[in-house]
Amino acid sequence: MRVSDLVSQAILDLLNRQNGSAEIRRNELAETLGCVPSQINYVITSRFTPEHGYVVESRRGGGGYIRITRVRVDRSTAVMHLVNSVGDAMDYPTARAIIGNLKEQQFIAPQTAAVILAAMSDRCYAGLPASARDGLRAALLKQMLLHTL
Amino acid sequence: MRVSDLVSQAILDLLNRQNGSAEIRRNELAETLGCVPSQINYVITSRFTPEHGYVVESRRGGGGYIRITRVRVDRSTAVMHLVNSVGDAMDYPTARAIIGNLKEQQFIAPQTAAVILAAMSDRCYAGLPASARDGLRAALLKQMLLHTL
DNA sequence: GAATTTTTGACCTTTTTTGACCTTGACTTT
DNA sequence: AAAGTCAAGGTCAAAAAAGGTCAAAAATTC
Repeated sequence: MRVSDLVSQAILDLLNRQNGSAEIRRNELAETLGCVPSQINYVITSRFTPEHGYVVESRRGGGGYIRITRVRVDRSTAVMHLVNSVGDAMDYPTARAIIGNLKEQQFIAPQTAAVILAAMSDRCYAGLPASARDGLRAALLKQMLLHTL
Repeated sequence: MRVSDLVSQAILDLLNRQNGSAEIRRNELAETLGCVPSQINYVITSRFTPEHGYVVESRRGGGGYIRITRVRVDRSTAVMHLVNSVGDAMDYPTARAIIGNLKEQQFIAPQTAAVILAAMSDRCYAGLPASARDGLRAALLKQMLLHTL
């Protein structure tokens, strides 16, 4: 079994045992699994992505941690579907449509919708080449949508 | 639990018990919490800043003290003030402090806070040079905050 | 055998903890 | 009043404690 599978399995175990949320110490986990710490990052960035339905938060420094949360699939199905369909580029009109839809269906609060839409505005990307904007918009939208779950 | 969390908790307790204002003796508090005195300063400068919504006053010498006061202003004033104080660069820790405070004071809903915070995350700016990130973060934060009004 | 995925390790950034040394203010003594 | 003493709090930098990044090497997959 590959190291990455071990790591992945360990995280999945934790998630299952603690109904969908796991907080790990990177170095500690790496130690118990006998791998280098950065392997943990690799596994997280390759298998616990927004597309896979996970939210990852972390802090450095003393007492630091990495928290991985699996988003539950109930109302979330709609959101997850959207997140998966976003891809790696997103233009403003499409974003507006998506957000409007979510609000329409009351999956996100009006304030949330307004805030997300604000982040999609070209106003935020002044100075950036058009090419870069759509990529950022996609990343931001996915990240934000997942955090509404 | 980190020492800094203990200190922070102790101060928060005092603030709550005395509706928003606490006066402490640095050495005494350090003594009861079993930490070095300068740890108190660390916690205050890192977590009881203006961004977090606190005013701190102190006096040295015999009978010295440190007084921490939670400031309360109305919502739009607070938001406008913040928007104005955000320059053209914003780092993640500061953004976290600002958003945390807004949520704390119930100026923005938890979902809104989570969404904005998600947009501040470095995870959204993968591949971009560090220099560009802080500028984007500032633009996004301002834009989003304004849209909560 | 080219392309993709995995593994590693060297190096970086952030956050916390601690302690040595500094400054200030109130009170006492000359 | 000036000087001295002691009781606070303040500063700063080093060390420690985490996690993050990136690119080269190795292994797999097609």
